[in-house]
Amino acid sequence: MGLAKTEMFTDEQNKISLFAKAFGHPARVAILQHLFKIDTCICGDLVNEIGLAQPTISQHLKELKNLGLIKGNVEGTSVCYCIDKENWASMKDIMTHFLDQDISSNTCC
Amino acid sequence: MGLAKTEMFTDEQNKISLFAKAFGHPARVAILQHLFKIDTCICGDLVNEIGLAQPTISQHLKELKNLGLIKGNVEGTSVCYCIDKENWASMKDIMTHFLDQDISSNTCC
DNA sequence: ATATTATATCGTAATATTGCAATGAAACAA
DNA sequence: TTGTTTCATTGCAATATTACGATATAATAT
Repeated sequence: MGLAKTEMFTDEQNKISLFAKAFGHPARVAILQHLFKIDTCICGDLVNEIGLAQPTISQHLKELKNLGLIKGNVEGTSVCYCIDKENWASMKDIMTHFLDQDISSNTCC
Repeated sequence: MGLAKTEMFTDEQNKISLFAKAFGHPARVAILQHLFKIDTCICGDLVNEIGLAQPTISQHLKELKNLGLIKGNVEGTSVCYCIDKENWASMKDIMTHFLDQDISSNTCC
């Protein structure tokens, strides 16, 4: 199949998995880390920074943009990409809530 | 392709993406949440709880186990799965460090 | 106008993921 | 022994993801 049956899960579970999927490729992790580091950024930068071809980077950027984690402003011939801080913060809330689940008493293993 | 070029990324970036990929499916998110909730668990429980076939659940459990996030003890004919607390904690550190990156001054967008 | 630069999109090949029926294996029950 | 229960594994079909060459687009420079 290759198709997740999203309808049988909660909105929260689907949201978590969508964000997680975005972080599920090291190139996208690297892109986000770089955007955090330099705060102002153009795509060409990323093609040099990360060792992937331009169309590949563009594709990864598109996924992050569709999720709302980054936004891009056209500046002349280049595009200025940066973190969408509001959306990043709300994503962080959701993910942190998931990661912080309480590890209660161990009745088993 | 469908194959990530992991050799061009840092260990940290690859680790983050591997954990994220594990959370990149709502069924695995649901499995983990359920394991947190009831603390003691057998696989059959999960097949009822989540609406997927037994082999599918078993496969998801295997992935989580390979990553070290859960562990399973055989108990008679059933298997008791639970969160591996130590590994969960160290995964949480890595992910939190990534999510908590500082959003410094906005010089751009 | 023409060239250049920067990025996006299209098309496609290679590989990965998801889901499940069928089957296997292991512990227990009768 | 012969089921029965519980979970794992195999095999496979459907779909998704990744990567990139080729090409398009859009702004600017000459």
